[in-house]
Amino acid sequence: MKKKQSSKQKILRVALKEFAAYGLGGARVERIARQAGVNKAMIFYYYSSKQNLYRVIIKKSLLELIPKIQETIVVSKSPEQFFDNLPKVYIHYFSQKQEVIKMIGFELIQDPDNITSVVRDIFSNIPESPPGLLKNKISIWYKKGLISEPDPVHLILNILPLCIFSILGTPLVEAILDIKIKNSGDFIDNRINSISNLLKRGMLK
Amino acid sequence: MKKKQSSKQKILRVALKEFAAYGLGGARVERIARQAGVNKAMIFYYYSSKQNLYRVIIKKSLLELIPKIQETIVVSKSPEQFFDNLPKVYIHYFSQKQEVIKMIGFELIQDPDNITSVVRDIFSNIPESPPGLLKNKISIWYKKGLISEPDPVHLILNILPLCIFSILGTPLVEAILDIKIKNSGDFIDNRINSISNLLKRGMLK
Amino acid sequence: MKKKQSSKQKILRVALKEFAAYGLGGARVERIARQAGVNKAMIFYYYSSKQNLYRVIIKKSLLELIPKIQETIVVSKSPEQFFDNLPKVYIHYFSQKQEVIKMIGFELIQDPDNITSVVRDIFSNIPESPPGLLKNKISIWYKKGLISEPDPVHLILNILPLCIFSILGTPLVEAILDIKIKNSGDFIDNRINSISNLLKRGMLK
Amino acid sequence: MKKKQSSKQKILRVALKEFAAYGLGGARVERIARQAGVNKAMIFYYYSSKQNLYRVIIKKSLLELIPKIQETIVVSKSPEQFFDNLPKVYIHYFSQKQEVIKMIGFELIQDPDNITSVVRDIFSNIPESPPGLLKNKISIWYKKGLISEPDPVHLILNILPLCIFSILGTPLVEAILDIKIKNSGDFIDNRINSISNLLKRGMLK
DNA sequence: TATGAATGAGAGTTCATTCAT
DNA sequence: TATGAATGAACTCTCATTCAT
Repeated sequence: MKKKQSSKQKILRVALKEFAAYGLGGARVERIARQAGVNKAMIFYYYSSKQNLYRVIIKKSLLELIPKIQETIVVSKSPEQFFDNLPKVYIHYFSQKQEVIKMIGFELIQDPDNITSVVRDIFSNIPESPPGLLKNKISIWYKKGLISEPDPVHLILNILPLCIFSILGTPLVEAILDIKIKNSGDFIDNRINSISNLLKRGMLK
Repeated sequence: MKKKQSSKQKILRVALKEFAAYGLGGARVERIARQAGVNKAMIFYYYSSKQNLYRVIIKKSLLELIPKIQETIVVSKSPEQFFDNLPKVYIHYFSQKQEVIKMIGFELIQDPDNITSVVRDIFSNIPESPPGLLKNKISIWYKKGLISEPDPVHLILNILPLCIFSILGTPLVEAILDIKIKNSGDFIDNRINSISNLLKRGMLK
Repeated sequence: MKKKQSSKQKILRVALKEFAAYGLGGARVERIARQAGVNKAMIFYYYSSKQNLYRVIIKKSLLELIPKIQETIVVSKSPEQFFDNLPKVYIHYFSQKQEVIKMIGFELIQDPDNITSVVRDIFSNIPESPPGLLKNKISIWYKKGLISEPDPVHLILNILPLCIFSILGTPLVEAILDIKIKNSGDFIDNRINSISNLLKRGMLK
Repeated sequence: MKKKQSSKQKILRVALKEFAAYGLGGARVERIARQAGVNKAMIFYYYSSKQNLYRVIIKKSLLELIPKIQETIVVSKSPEQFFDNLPKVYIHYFSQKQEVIKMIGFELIQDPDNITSVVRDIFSNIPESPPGLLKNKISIWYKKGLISEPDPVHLILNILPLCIFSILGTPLVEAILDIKIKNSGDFIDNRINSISNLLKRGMLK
C-alpha cells in the first residue's frame, strides 16, 4: 500500500542527487537505477527519457521553492520584516536542500530561459499573481518613504544573490581568505544576521 | 611562427565556450574540434585529455580573475573606495566574460574543493599573500571604526554574491517579476550603483 | 459471450495490419496492444509469443487464400474460363485485402520455405489434392491442344505474378512512367481485362 | 591503396545481404559489423544510422537497376525485340543479385512512396527522361499497329511482375504444385522463353 | 603537426516477455 | 481475463581516446 508508488518516487529522490552532483550531461541513468534499487528500464517506463526526468525534477524543485518565497512576501507587513524573513527562510531551506539549489544553479548557467518559462508556468496557476503582488508592495513601500531602492529589479537583485550564494559561494571565500568555514548552525545564523543587517541598513530609510 | 601556436590557442578559446555552455560532462570533444577548425586528435596531442583541458581552462580563468580582485583591494585606500571599486571591476569583467563566470559556477556546484585548491595554488606564487593583505585591511578598517562588519568572511560573502549573481541571476528575477531586463550598458551601470549604495549604506559606519 | 472472444479476435485483426506494415522484425507488440485496446500481456496470454502470433496470421491468411484458388481451378471448365476467372478472383481479393498479400510478400522474401511448408500443411487436409488436380487439368488441356504451354510450372509462373504484382507493383510503374495511377474500380477492371487478354492470346492455342 | 576504402565498401556489401535477409527492422548492426570485419562504430562513422545505411543501399540498388532497364528500352528497335530483351536482362540480373530484388520487394511493401521518390530522383539526373522515352515508344508502336495494348501502364504491368516474380515466386509455385524447382541455368532460360513467348503472342499484333 | 580511420567501453533506450495481483 | 509493474537482454548509437601514416 505504501510500497506501491515507491519506485516512481524513489527514482525522483535519487535522480535529484545524481543531477545535482553531476549535471544533466554527467548524470548516469544506470547509477540512478542502481541507487534507487530499480530496474534501469523503469526509469524510461515512468519518465520516458533522461532529459525529461531532469525537467520533471527542475520543475518539482521550483514548485517547492517558489511558494516559499511567495508566502514570505505575503506575510511581511513591512520592509523591515521582509528583510528579516527572506534571508531566514531561504538560507535555512537551502542549507538543508543543497541539491535543489545546485540544480537551479546548473539550469541558470546552462539554460536560463528554461527556468524563466518554468517559473512563469508555475505562476500562471496561482490566482493572485506573485509578480504583481511583489511589485505592488515594493511600490507602496517606496511611496511611503520606507525604502531607498525604488526599482524592484534592483531590490530583488540585492537580496536573492546573497541568499543563494551564501551557501554555494563559501568555498570561494575560503580560498580568498585562506581559512576554513565550518558549516555549523552558528555560521548559518550569523550569515542570516549579517545579510539582514546589510539589507536593513542599506535599503531602509 | 604565429600560425604554429594558433591551433593550441584556438582550442582553448573554443573549449571555454563549450564547457561554459554544457559543463564538463556535456561538453563534446568533437564539437570543440570542429569549431576550432582542428582535427580531433590534436586536442589530445596538446592537452592529453578532456578532463585535463577542462582543468587548464579553469585554472586559466581563475588566473585571470584573481589578480583583478587583488589589485582592487590594494588600490582601495578606504572602505568607501573598496565598496565602489569592487562591484565596478567585477561586474564589468563578468558582463563581458560570461563564460568565465559560468565555468566557475559549474565548478562551485560540482567540485568546490577543486576551486579552493586551484586558488590556493595561484596565491602561493604571489609574494605578498592576498588573503593576509585582505584580512589585514579589513581588520584595520574595523578597528578604526570605519565599517560595521568585523568578520572578513561575512564581509566578503556580503559582496561577492552580489557581483557574481547580478549577471547570472537576472533570468530568475525576470521570471519572479514577470518583466524583461534589457542587458544594456545602462542596466549594468545602475546595477553597480545599486550594489555600491547598498554596501556603503549597509556596512560603512 | 460475444464480448469474451472479441479481445482475441481484435488482436488478430490489428496484428495483421501491424505485421503487414512493418514486417515481423519491425512490428511492435505494444503498438498492437494499444491499437487493439488490450493490455500487452493479453497478447502473450492468447498467443504466447510475437513469433507465434505472426505464424498464426500467416497461416490464417493462406487458409483464406488457398481455397479461393482451388475453387477457381475446379470451377473452370476450359483454359479460357481459367484465364478469365483467376485474375478476376485474385485481384479483387487482393485489392481489398492488401495486408494479406503484403504478409505473403514478406514471407516470400524472408522465409520462403515457411510458406511452402504451411501451404503443404493446408493442402494435406484437403481430400482431393489441389496440386494433383491442377497438374491433371493442365496436362489434359495441353494434350487436347488447347494451350501452348505444357509445363504447369511455367504456366503458373506466367499467371500468379501478374495477379499479385498488379497491386503491389503500381508505385514502381508510377515512377517508371512518371504518372499517378488512381486506384479506382475502373483501373482494377482494366487491369483484370488486360491480364486476361494477355493470358488468352498468349497461351491459348 | 586498395585496402583504403574497403571498410566503407565492405559495410555496404554485407549490409545489403543483411537487409535483404531480415528487412530494416530485423537487421542487426552488430551482425553487419561482425561480418564486415569492422568495428561497430565504423558503421555509424560512415553512414550515421542504420536507417540511413538502409536508404543508401536502396538508392544504390535502384541506381544499378534503373539504367539497365533504360538501356534495354533504348536498344529495342521493335516491340518484338523489346519483349525478347527485357525478360532476358531482368531475370539474368535478378537471378544473380537476389538481394537487390528482395530489398526492392521490402520497400515496395513497406514504403512504396519512398521507392517512387528515389526513382524519380534518379531519373531527374538523366538528360533524356526515360519515362518520356518509354511512353513515346509505346505510343508510336501502338499507332503503327504493332502492339495490342495501348496503355503504357498496363503494358508495363504486364511485363514487370513476370520478370521480378519469376525468381521470388517460385516457392509459392512449388507449394501449389507440390514439386521442387531446381534453380538451374536451364530453368532460368526456360522461364525467359516462356515469358517472351507469352508477351509476344499476347501483345504483338 | 596533422589527419582519417579505428577502437572499446559504455551510454541511453527499446522491447519481448513475465509476474503479482 | 485483465492490469501495471518489473525484468533482462539486446539494441542502436556515442564518445573519449588511440593508431597509422
